Formats: sequence, structure tokens, C-alpha cells
Amino acid sequence: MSVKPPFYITTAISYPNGVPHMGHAYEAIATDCMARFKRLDGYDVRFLTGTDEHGIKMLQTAQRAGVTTRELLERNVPRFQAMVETFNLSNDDFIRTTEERHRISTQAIWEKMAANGDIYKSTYAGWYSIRDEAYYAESETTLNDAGVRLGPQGTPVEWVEEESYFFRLSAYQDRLLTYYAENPGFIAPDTRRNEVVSFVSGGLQDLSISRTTFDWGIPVPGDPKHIMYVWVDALTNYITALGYPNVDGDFAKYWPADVHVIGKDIIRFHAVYWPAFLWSAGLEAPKRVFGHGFLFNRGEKMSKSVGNVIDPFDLAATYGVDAIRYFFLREVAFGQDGSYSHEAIVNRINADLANDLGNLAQRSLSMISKNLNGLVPTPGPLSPEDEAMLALAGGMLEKSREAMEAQAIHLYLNAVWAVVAEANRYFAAQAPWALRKTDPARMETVLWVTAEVIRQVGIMVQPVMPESAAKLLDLVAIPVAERGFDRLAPAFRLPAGLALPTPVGVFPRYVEPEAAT
RNA sequence: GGCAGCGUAGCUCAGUCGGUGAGAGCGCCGGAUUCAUAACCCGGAGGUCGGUGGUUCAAAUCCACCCGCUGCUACCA
Repeated sequence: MSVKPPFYITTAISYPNGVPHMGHAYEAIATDCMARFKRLDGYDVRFLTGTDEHGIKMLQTAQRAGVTTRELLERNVPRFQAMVETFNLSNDDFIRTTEERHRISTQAIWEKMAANGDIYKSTYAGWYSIRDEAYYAESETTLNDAGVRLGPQGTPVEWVEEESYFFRLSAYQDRLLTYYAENPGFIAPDTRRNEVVSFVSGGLQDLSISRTTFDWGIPVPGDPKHIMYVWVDALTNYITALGYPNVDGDFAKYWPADVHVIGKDIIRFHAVYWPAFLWSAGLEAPKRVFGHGFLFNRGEKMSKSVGNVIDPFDLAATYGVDAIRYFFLREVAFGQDGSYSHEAIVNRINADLANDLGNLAQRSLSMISKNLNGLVPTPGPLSPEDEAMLALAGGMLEKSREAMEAQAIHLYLNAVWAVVAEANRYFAAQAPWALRKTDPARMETVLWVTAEVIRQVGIMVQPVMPESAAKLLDLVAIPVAERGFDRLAPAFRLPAGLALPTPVGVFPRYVEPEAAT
């Protein structure tokens, strides 16, 4: 038995100063799909998600709510964990940056970077709001009529210089550009790489990586009045979860990460700072950083003021978890922005799931049930049409792999649904219901081919819709242990004579609640 | 302003190292069918391929300019 190749994939860690919105769920679903795909394809997958719990904004949110940061976390983090449960994520770990393992890991990487001469103490200067306890860029501030400079929250700001530790990011410009050039797949999609290369080419300044104005964070080793500021803390989560600073065991096995899935807004931190931090600490950079797009409600950005923020739990309850997973992964070209609406979701559910796949299964399996006592038919000689159908299905895995190598989840689903569509054409053209009287043997062959295609589609669709795919595979009586992608090989085709359960609908149509009565 | 990208059927998009009458899905119209979740199948309508000019035997596909849109242009994540 060969050793499974390792595959390490992560989501960004969510900032729990609020509750999860659909954007969080989207990233998690997409990453879960990739993780499941790789597992089914024979990889030893490690899939990480979690929460980023430090920083000034957590502190501010807690203060506004009149609670401690710990209380705020106790309130919000469970919501993110519930999201993970609700959307059926297969993550192997859920990291919280307030955990002790993370403090150890983060202080360790800091010390490595410091030992390498990349951290030095200097002063950080900027427009600071005492009330907000935050620095603002000058562009974020305004001068009011009285000539007082105000921050975005409307609070007065003043020019402050504080002691801060800096990371020598400027020293890594050439190495980064070389890395981008030699690893064109490091930043994806291409448009994001262009932006990053352009940014780094423009020159890099050193980075302020500590603060003394608040204390909600991990203390700097040896200088506890400083806490680490945002990115060293946040990014390090990816190696904490592998046991860093222990570089044996999981770390040795899974690092460097195969894919960091993140939102396009934080591409720079992952594609510029993170490799530099890692190199400074004597570690390898990840293999790929993929920046996905944003979701829009009916084409409009979700915002609290517009009142169109969608609760992912509501969506799951309304349409079903698998349907939502399918909708977002099929409808949105992964990497680009996407739009959703009730109409679009219902359309996908009814057209793709109920009408195409669900109905294909029902119409074919019910014929087997009614005419063949529920036993998988025995195929006779295969006609050119049968061969063509099986050949198309047989090509699904390779096309899907190719798509998923580039995180093109939508293209993988296109490939699968092309098979589903062809299977419906095949079924209609062969008309087994007519063959029932004219050529029962031929009918058996057609039903066998169709059921075999359903088996293959069922296997292929597991990464997107784990629950529904399992039900589909139950209908063709495939044991749980025989649902990996290796089982798509011709040697494992549906065995004649296998007893199938009475078919039941797996993908019900979505009917408007009003019309339901 | 600079850099990058985009603008193709009602909608979302594919196609572009130039070359059979410009495609898919959804939507729409018509037909057929009744195995099936009123689903599936077949056919059809619908496009100055942003605009102008140019290169070429031939351009959605190359070049120039113009119009419109988007992203990036550092320490808010």
C-alpha cells in the first residue's frame, strides 16, 4: 500500500468581533470542497479553519458592548463553530489565536525572526485616536470646522509616536519577486498576482509589528509591554496548528501548505508578509495563496446599513445545506465576485439538482425497482451509444482534477453536470420504457449504463454535497468504503444482481412556501 | 494620475497565437413524450462580438485611438 501524499489546506481565520455572514461560510464551503476532493482522490488531507481573536477591534467592540474581550469571544466564537457544523465542514482542526499553543508558536517564530536580525526597535508614528485606541492613515482623517483632525469614528486624533518593533520587510523585496517569478502559481488568480507583483516592485517598507497602546494580544518575548500587532499573530496560526515550533511530526509532514484560501482583500498579507516572515524564521513559503472574490446580494454589496446582510444559518435552513453549498460553488466562478438571489438559488436547486440529477436518478432507478425487482440489471453487449455515455462519464475525474488543481471549482462542477445532461439525453434517446416491451435485454443494458453513471456522478459530487451524495450512493447500494475516486475505474462498475433499495427522491424541488398549500 | 484587467444573445458567461454560416446554461416561443421530482427530450426566435480607424485574401480574435466599467496604488482587517 502506497503512502498517501500530504495535502494541507486552510481558510483564513475569521475575525469574531461580529457574527458570521455568508462570506465567511462561502470561503469555508469552497475550502471544504477542495479538502474533500483531495481526500477522495487519495491524499492525506489536513484542513484547518479557525478564529483570529486578538487585536484592537476586538477590544473596541467589547468595550462598546460593555463586556470583556473574553466575554465577547464566548458570545461570538461559538457562532463560528456552529457555522462549521452547520455547513458540514470536514476541518481537522479549529484554531483560536487565544489558545496557549498559539502563544507558544507565535513567540517562537518572533524569536526566530529576531535571531535572524529582522526585528528591530524603533518608533511608529501616525494619527492616533485615544478614544478609539487606534491609529489611522492620514487619508482616513478629516479636519473639522474648528480645525481639529478627526478619525473615521469622529473622534479627535493626534500625532503620536510610540515605540514599536519593526520587521525588516524591505530586505525581502528581491527574494519575493524572484519567488513570484519562479513560482507563477504561488498567487492566484492571475489578476491577484499582477497586483501583488506590482505592489512589491514598487518597493517595500519595514513593517511595524508591535503596539504598546493596548494589551489584547500576544506579548513580545522579553518585552511584555509590547504586544504583537495583527499579522505576525494572525498568519502564524497556519503553522501553530501543525505543532510549531515543533518542526517534526505534523509540521514536517504538511508544511509548506498546499493552498491558503483567503479573500482577495487580504492577499497582500499572505503573499508578501507571510513568505517574508517564514523565510526570516528559516521556514518555507506556502505553495499557493488563492484569493477568492466577494459575494453580493442581488449585485449589491452586503452591508448592515443597507440591511441586506444574509445570515448563512437562515440560508441553510431555507434551502438546505447541500443546496447552498452547490449553489455557491456552481454559480460563482471561484476567484471572481459572485451574486446571489432567491431566484438564482431556486433556479439552481430546481434545474440542476431536482430536474437534472434528481430526476435522472428517480426515473432510472424506479424502472429498475418496478421492472427488475430492484436488482441491478445485467448488461448485454454495449452499443456505441452506451460506450459513448460511459466514456464521457469516465472522463469526469480527469477533467475535474484538472479544474481543481487550479481551484476552478465551478469548472469541475461543469464537467460533472455535462455528464448528467448527457445521461438525460442518452436516457431519452434509448427510451428504456419502450424497450421494456420490445427488447427487455436491451432495456436492462440501458438501465445498467444509467445506474452506473449515477454511481459515478454520486462519487464525484461528494465534495460539494456530502449528505446528498451519500444518499444517492445509498440508492445504488455502494458501501461507504467504496466511494473514493479510485472506485471510478472501470474495474469497479456497478455489479449486476446487486439489490437496490426502493428509490427515494434525493433532491426535492424547491416550492415557494405560499404555493405549497 | 500610474499599473493591470474587462466590455460577445434578455441574464451569467465561454470562445480570441485571425480562417467552415459566432457558442453554452438560464429565460422565452413551439413540438414531442409520459420512464420520471408537471421533470426529461427535440426544434426555434434572439447578438452592429463597446465605438472609430487600420493591417490582411480573411478579425469577436492583431494594431492605434476613443467611450464605459472594475481592481491595485501598504501597516483597517
